[in-house]
This record gives sequence, C-alpha cells and structure tokens, in this order.
Amino acid sequence: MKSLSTKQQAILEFLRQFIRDKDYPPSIRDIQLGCKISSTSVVDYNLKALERLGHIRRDREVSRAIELLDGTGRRPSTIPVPIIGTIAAGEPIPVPSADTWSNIDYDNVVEVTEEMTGGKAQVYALRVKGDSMIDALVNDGDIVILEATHSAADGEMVAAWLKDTGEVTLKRFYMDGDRVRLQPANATMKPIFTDPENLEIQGRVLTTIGNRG
Amino acid sequence: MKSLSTKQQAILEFLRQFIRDKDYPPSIRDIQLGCKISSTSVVDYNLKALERLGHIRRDREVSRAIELLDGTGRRPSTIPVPIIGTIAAGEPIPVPSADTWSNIDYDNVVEVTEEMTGGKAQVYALRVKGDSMIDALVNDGDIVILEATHSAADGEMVAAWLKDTGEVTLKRFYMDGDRVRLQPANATMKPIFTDPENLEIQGRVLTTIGNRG
DNA sequence: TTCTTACCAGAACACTCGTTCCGAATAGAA
DNA sequence: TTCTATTCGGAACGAGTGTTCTGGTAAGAA
Repeated sequence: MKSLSTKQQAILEFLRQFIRDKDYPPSIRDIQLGCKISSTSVVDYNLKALERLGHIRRDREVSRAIELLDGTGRRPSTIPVPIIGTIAAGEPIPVPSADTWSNIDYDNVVEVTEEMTGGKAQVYALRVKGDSMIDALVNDGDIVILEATHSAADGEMVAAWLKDTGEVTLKRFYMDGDRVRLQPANATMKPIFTDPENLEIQGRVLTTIGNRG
Repeated sequence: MKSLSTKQQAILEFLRQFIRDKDYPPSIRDIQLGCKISSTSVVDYNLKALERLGHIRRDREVSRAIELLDGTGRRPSTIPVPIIGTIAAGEPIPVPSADTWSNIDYDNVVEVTEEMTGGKAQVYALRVKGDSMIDALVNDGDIVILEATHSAADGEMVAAWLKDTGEVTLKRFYMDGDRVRLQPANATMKPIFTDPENLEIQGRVLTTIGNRG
C-alpha cells in the first residue's frame, strides 16, 4: 500500500482534530486554512487520493460530507454515571431507583466512555469508603461502576451482601456445587464460601477507577 | 422548563438519526425534507428554539454546524491516551517520545475524560501485565494512566525504577530525611526505603482503570 | 531531448446553504 | 372584538462550498 505524503497525513490529522473539536467535519476551505494549503484544488486532489486509499469517504456535492473511516472520527460519547452513594464493608449499598437515571444529579456523576460500561443500561457508581475493599483492589476514594442486577454468571465480579455477617463485599462469583465461592481479585487472598441463601447480589462490577493524583 | 413541540422533537430525532447514519450533520434543507417541513425558515425558527432551550449548539453562518448537546451529547471532551506498552515488575516501562503524541496509533488508545488526566499534557497509558502490581491495587490487564515526568512531590504515586533490584514499581513517594520511602497503596503492606540515587522516577500515576467485566 | 506521471496554483463556475424579509394563519388574553 | 405572541409559508439574497478548467513545476523513464 502506498504511503501517505506529509500533506495527506496533515489533512488526516486536521480532520481528526476538527471533528473531535467541533463535532462536524470541516469544509474544503477549512482544511485549506488549517493545513496551510495554497489552493482548494490541492485539497480536493489530496482528498480524492485519501478516498482512493480508503481513509475517508466523501459524499459528492455535499458540503462537509467527509467521513473518517478509521474509527477515530466519532468522538466517543461519554455517559454520565450517577454516583448514588458510598460503598463500605459494614453498610448496605444504596439501591438505584428508576428515578436514578431519569433525573440525574449532574453534580454527582462520573463521566465514562461507553467502553467502560460495556453499553449496559442501568449503570451507577459508588464511591469506596475506607480500606475494607482492598482485597478487591480498590482503595478509599476510588469509584466502582456497577450494573444494577440481582444475578451473576460464573466469574463475574459482583457487589454482594452477606446476610449473616451484615457486610457488603466485592468479589468474583463462582458456583461451587451447591455453595457459592466468592473469590477476591487479589489472588493471594482467600475466597469465602457461603450458602446461596446467605447471598444477595446487588450489582455487577463493570469497572473500577482509582484516582491516584 | 418549556416542553418541545412535536415538530421540535421530530427535528431532534432526525438529527440523531442523520448523524448516526452519515457521521455529519444535516443541512437545513436536509431537515426540511426529512421532517416534511414546508419551509427552511420554519426549520431555522425551530432550530433557534432548540438552541435557546439548550438542546443543540450551532455555529452561525457555517453549513451543517449543528451539534447535539443532549442524549448522546452534553459530553465533556475525551482525550485519546496512547497505550504505549505494558508494565510489569521485572522490566523497564516504555518511555514515551515526542512522537508518541504527535503520531497517535488509534488502534491502541484508551479514551478518558479530562477529569481523569487532570488536564495534564504528556499523558500516556500502560497495560498492567501480571499480578506483581497488586500492592498498588492494580491487577493483570488493568490500565495505568501516567504523566511523563522525572520528579515527584511528597505523596504522589509514581512509577519508579529501582536500579539495585532492576524492578519497576508503583508506589507513593515520600522523602524521609535523606532517604526515600515508597509506600504501597495497600496500607497493610510494608513500605520500601531506598536511596534517592537508586531511584529513577519514570512517571506520575494519575488514574488507574480496572476492567472487571 | 520528449513523454509521462504526480502534484500544485489560481481562478472561475454553479450549486448549496444559512439567513432574512414579508406576510399570514392561529391561539390566547384583555 | 382587538392586541399580542407564536408558528408557519414562500421567496429571495449573498456568502459558503464543491468542483472543474487551465496552466505550471518537478521528477523520472524512454
């Protein structure tokens, strides 16, 4: 495959930047100015080359109809995930209601990419309080992103409420015969075995975010 | 808040559909046709209303310069952070070059919000390999976001190279007299004391992201 | 040399597109 | 009723914009 000239690379980079910035593609003359190209025909010439090489797609005769084909064009949309409370060992975690997502408190959200939520709905976040979740590799102040659910498949990390001890914990869920094994993310720590009846799954952990600033 | 007329709702829906479909916004006349509106001035009128109500943003005098602000929209800008390699105990971490940010490999990035990078420049990411970083509360496969720097202030978490043992580690940095104390994020684990000469700071940890799907 | 190919400069053309103006219909309040 | 605000139709203006035409430059092959 033919390699791109510096001018073509500059145009591609400018396209990415412009779209990321303004959410709509530039016109030919925007590119001309942005890349310091002397003529619109040169821009057109190079755009045609880029189109032939498969880097962009253009709708003829339509202004600003340039589409990037290498996946970098669309600014990845972020999703506001409401932080509805804290999670700590000794207290039950807050339960999200339908209202949680229809009426988001924008002062208490964490914006994440769809990549982090896996495209799931009913996603909420909790702030970790205290050091008790260290076996799940989350620290005081970290944020845990959860999907609201009451069931889990083997190997998924869940927020679970243990009725007997009155504690909430973040562990990986496994069925072991008729018992449940809760495995800490930290492999050096021991799992918990318990009866399914003793367990109340309150959410599935999608992502953890630790701010170490 | 004033509710939207059916025409305005139709326009919003058409905008979403069009952008999702073509990756660039429609022109006024595209909207006119798509929503079966009789005149461009009516489209303009309703777009102005939508802008006043905060649903869209428009750049005047520029064709197709309509940006959706809600739904998929009021999104804070995300930044592509290049993942330039892996981090493991026994090997030095890759060093970012100037080229790292000027020529981003879009197949190997993680998109994060500015909130997570703290607005810093020269931010890069590493994927954690193995379980050796567990005392920093990051697991195999997690992503660590770093700022390229060679110095650190007390209490900051750094990626440091220990010359004597030939190992890299993620710890909080403290000056303790003329010695350096490296404190694991996991408070139950013991700190390392070492000579400043033995230490090479390779980056400052901004955020950790753990995917527990 | 001559021919070919790739790339560029400038200008012009025709269509696209945002904007605006004038007027009308409609609805609600006074 | 009359007044006012809102919404709409139709048309036109002018700037924005993609395209094309003509010609030029540079490099390489025949």
